[in-house]
Amino acid sequence: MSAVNDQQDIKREKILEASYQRFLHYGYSKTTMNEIAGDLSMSKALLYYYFPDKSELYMAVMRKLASDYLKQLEDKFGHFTDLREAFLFQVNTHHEFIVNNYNFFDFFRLNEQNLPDTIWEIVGHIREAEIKLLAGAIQSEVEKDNLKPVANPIEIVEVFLDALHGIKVGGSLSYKKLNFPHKEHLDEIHNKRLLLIDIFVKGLK
Amino acid sequence: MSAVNDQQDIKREKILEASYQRFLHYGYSKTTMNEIAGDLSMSKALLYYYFPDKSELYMAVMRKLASDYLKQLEDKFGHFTDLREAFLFQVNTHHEFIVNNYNFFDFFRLNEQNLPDTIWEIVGHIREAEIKLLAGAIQSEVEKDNLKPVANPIEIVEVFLDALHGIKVGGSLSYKKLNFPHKEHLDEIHNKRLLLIDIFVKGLK
DNA sequence: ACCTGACTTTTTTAACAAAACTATCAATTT
DNA sequence: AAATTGATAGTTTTGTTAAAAAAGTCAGGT
Repeated sequence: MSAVNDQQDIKREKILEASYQRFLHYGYSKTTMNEIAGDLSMSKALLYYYFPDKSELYMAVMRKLASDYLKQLEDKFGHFTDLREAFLFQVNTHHEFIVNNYNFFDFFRLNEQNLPDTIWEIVGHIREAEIKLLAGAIQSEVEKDNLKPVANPIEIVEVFLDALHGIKVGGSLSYKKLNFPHKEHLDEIHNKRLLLIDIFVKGLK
Repeated sequence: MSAVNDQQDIKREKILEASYQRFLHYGYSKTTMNEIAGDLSMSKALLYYYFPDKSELYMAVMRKLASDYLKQLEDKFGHFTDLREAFLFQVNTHHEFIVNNYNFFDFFRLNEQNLPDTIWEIVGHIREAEIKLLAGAIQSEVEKDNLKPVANPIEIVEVFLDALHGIKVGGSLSYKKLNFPHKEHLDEIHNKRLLLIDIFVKGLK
């Protein structure tokens, strides 16, 4: 890796950081490329030198967020004393992630119907990683004889994640039936998820 | 009840039935009052003689659907041998209801942001009734000593319903397709729900 | 290779008229 | 008096267009 490319990577990082702040604060559609460029005291054209378009820039930021989020999970997984602890950490970390970046995700709310495929690749990637970690946790518990043997850990984790998702989108809260919950509901969602964990983990024993 | 009012009620029923067919086939916004009137060979003005406005007409139809649906549930509840059976019946009946009337609910998707309060009263009423029935089933099992005593059956049922919803809308398959799953996925969804019921019921024991 | 000002193209917004539809009502029939 | 309608008033949706704003491009400078 040459010094030139190091410099390039540093600049890319700066752009990602500035973009993240704008997206987080104002949302996708109320952030202009000119504003991002202005924050960095560079020309808009330079942004297009580093990123092909606005949407790719947004998704690059999102990939970074996803990567940080997954690293947070991966660092901790493998060191849990029981399954409940693992599930709890997943739910809490996820909750924190959503709360901290809530406004960033207004991109989802605006385009709701047809989002670019790349977005779903990222979401899918996160989900796959989560499934792997949680299924691993189950497997590990089975091997420690804390859990009865289970036919298909992945299927169970999928049901668990879907259930968590359902607590986000369905039910009494999202009467304003959007794909994404309102901020005031996040804590209530979190509490329900904790209850689900208790029942679910006990049901697996 | 006089003969005149009987006649009136019959006509109201006819209007509800014709409206239901239109709403089911074309959705709310693509159904005009003229078309409904035309189907019944009556003038549009007469519709307004029987119902105050289009939205009230729609909601009258919806109330009827909700009532039929709940009766279906209530007839069966109280006669289950165990909790699993009750949960299963709820799942199957609800699914059937949604699938059969899928197009009718276009109204929800179109107005998404701000639906009339009356709609949410109806939806809330359905949900409350479901919660009551399922919570009752739990309570009944507790009293039969098939289930350990439980702090808040209602909260548990809410989580259960949300989880079911999540298995329908979320997850690996229809992350893109926001609202309803494809037919190919119905079996997978059903299997996941069975799995959830098993884990959930066991977790409550 | 990195960067910009000026430029072109696309998208959003606002204004407004035409069309479609909801809703009302005086008049008419039963 | 209750049921019904044609005509019409009022409102929402749709289509059109022009201006503004923002995305995206490029020739040329460092």
